[in-house]
Amino acid sequence: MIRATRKSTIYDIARLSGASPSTVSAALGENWRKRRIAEATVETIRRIATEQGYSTNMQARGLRKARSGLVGMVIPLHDNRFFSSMSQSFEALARDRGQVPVIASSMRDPTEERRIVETLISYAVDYLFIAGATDPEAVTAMCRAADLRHVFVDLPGRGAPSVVSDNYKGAYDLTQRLLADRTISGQTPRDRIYFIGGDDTDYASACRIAAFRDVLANAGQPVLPEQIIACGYAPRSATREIAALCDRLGSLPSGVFVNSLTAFEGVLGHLSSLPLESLRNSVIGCYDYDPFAAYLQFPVHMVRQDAHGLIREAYRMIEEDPYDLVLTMVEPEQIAPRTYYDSPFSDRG
Amino acid sequence: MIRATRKSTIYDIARLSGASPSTVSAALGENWRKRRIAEATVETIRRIATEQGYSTNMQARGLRKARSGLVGMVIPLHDNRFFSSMSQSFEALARDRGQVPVIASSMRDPTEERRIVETLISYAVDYLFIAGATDPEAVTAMCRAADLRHVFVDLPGRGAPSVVSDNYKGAYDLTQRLLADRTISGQTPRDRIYFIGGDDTDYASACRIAAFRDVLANAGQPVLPEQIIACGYAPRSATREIAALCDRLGSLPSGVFVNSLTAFEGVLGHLSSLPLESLRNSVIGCYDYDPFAAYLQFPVHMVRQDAHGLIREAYRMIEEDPYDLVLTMVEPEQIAPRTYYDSPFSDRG
DNA sequence: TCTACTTGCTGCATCGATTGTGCAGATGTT
DNA sequence: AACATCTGCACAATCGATGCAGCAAGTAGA
Repeated sequence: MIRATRKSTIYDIARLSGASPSTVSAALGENWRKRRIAEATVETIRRIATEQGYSTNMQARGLRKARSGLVGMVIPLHDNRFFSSMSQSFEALARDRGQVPVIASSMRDPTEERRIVETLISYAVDYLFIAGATDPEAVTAMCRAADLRHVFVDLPGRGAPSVVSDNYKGAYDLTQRLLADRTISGQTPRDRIYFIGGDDTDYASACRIAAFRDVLANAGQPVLPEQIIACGYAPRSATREIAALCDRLGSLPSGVFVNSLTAFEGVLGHLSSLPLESLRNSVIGCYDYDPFAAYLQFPVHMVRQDAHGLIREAYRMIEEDPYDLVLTMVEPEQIAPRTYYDSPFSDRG
Repeated sequence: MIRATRKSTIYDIARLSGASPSTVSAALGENWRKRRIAEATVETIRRIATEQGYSTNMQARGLRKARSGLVGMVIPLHDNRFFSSMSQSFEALARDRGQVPVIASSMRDPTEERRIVETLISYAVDYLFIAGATDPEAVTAMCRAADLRHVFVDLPGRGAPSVVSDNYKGAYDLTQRLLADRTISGQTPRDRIYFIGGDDTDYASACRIAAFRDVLANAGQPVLPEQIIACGYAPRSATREIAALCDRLGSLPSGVFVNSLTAFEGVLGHLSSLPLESLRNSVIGCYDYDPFAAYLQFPVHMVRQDAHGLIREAYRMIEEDPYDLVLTMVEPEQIAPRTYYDSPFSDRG
C-alpha cells in the first residue's frame, strides 16, 4: 500500500531527458541563461521534472553552496503572546524572501540556548535571530566562529546589531498614566505604587524598573526597595507576593505596575478574591497586552509591544550593508483601558 | 574585527591528529567500538575536536544518511494559545529524542500548506506532523511519494494515523453544562441557545456542531438552522453577528456557545457594551481556554484542549511499528467558571 | 579558406560525513 | 614454525547538486 519510490534526482531527470546532470541542474535553477542552455531544453527538462515530482535535495545543495536557505530564530518560549507574535512575523518575512524559518525555544536557559545555537550552526542557517538572549556574549562568540550573521531582538548584545522594544519609554509612559489616574480622584493617594513581576537581572525588566523609579522620583516620591517586587514570571509567585503585600498594607496599594501577562494572571488570581469595591481606589497597569485582560471589570492600562516592528527592523539590520553594531529601538503602544467602573459592563445598575 | 574562520571539518581534525578522516568520523560518532578504534585514539581525536570547536556538518551527514535529524510540524498559526502550546510540547518531545523541530504555519491556506510540506520534504525531515490540515489528501499524496511518515493532529486524514481532540465529547459536555446552568434558576428558559464562531466546513467545528445539535435534540429542543452561526474565526465578524442576533431577539439569548477564543474576543466586544445586569439571564460557554477569559465578571464555562496530550500521542503513533492508520482521540478538559455573579469579584457590595 | 567568436552542452571535481572493504601487524594455537 | 584470528586503522566510493573549464559545431568576418 505505502509506495516507497525513492525521490527522483537530477540524475534521473538527466537520463529521462537525454541531457547531462549539469544541464539539468542549470535548467532547473535560475541561471540557465548565463549557462547558455537553450530555452527548448529548459522547457523539456522542467516538464519531465514536474512529471517526476522532482524537488531539489536541499541537503545536497546546502552542502555544495555552504548555505542552507534556513534562517534560525531563538525565542524564550512559544507559548506566549509576545513571542508567538514574533514567530508569526518572522515566518512571514522569511517566506517572503524564500527562506525557511526554524524557530527554537530556549526556555530562558543559557545552556539550552547555547545548544540550540550550536545546532542551528550545524544546519548552516544563513542568519540567526536571538530574542531574549540569556547569554549574548556566548552566542556572539559561537556565531563569530561560524561566520554567521546574527541579530539580537528584545534583549541587546554587544557583539551584534540589536533591536529592542523601548522598554524605558513604555514603562515611563505607563507609570505616568498610573500616577495621573491615581490622582484624578482628587484625594491624596494614600500610599505608594508597587512594581510586581519579572526578573531584575533581565534587561527588559531592568529598563522598566529604571523608568518606574525615574517617574516616581520626578514626582517627588522616590522609590523604596520594597516597592519593587521582581518575583519572576510565574503566576503563582505573583499571586503569593500580591497577597503578602495586601496583607502588609492592610489593603490593595493605590497603584500596581504588573510587569508581564503571566504575572498579571497571578495577580488577578488574588484580586478576584477581593470585592470589586476594594479595587476602586487602585489603578492597575500591565506591561504587555492581552485582549481578554482588557475586558476585565476594572480598568487596566496596558502596553502593547510591536512584535512585528521588532522583527521587521531586525531583518532590515541583518540584511543591511554594512552590518553595523547599532541598537535600534521600537516604540511600544499604550493601550487605554477598555472597561471602566462606570461603563455598562461594570454593573452600575 | 569579525573573524571569518572557516568551520573545521573532520579533514582538519584528521590532519591535526594524524588519523584518517574515516577514523575521525568514527571516533566522533557513537559506533567507534564497532569500528574497533582504540580508546586512546578516540580520546585524542575528541580532545582536538573540542579544541577546534568542531561541530558536525548536518548537511553532509544528512546527504549521506538520507535523514536530516529534522522533524517538521505544520500548524495553522503561531499566534494562538492552542497551537503555540502544541509547538511548545512538540519542541520538548523532539529535543528529548535529539531531533530538531521545524515548525511552520500555513495560515489555513491549502496552497501554502502544500508549499510548506514540499519544502520540508526537500529538507528531508524524518517525520512530519500536520495540525489542522486544510487538505489532508494532498499532504498524504506528497508524503507517500517521498516515503515520509506523517501524522495528522487535531484534524484527521485518511491516509495516515491521526490524533484528534474529542471535539464531540468536549462540545457535548459543554452544551450540557450550559443547559443545566440555564435551567438552574428555576424559571423556564425564555429562548434558545446559540452556537457562534468557527467554520462549519472545518472538521473540529463540524464535530462540535453535531454534539451541540445532539444535546439539544435529546433535550427535546431540536436546533433550528438560525441557531448555528458559523461566522469564522475573526473577532470582528463575531461582534457583528452577536450584535445582530441580540437585535433580532431583543436581548441576549439565554445561552451562547462560542466556538473559539478569537470569536469569544469578538463576542466580548459586544457584551462589554451591555449592562452587566443583562448578562444575568444568559449562560456563556467557550470552546478553548484562556486564563484571563476565566476571570471576566460573568461566569464563563470553558473547555481546555490537551495540546500536550495530542502531541504526545502523535509522537507515539509515528514511532510505533506497525505504523497503523488509526484514529486516536484525546479528551479535552471542562473548566468550570472562576468567577460568579455572587463571587467577591462581582461587586455585590 | 582561415581565424575568431558564439552557442549549447558535457565532464569532472567538489562540498563533508559515512561506511563497506581490505590490509598490515600483533597475538594466540598446535 | 606455520597458521588462524584479532586489533587498529586507512582507502575509496557514495549521497545529490553545483559550477568551472573545455569541447564540438555553427556563424561571422577578412
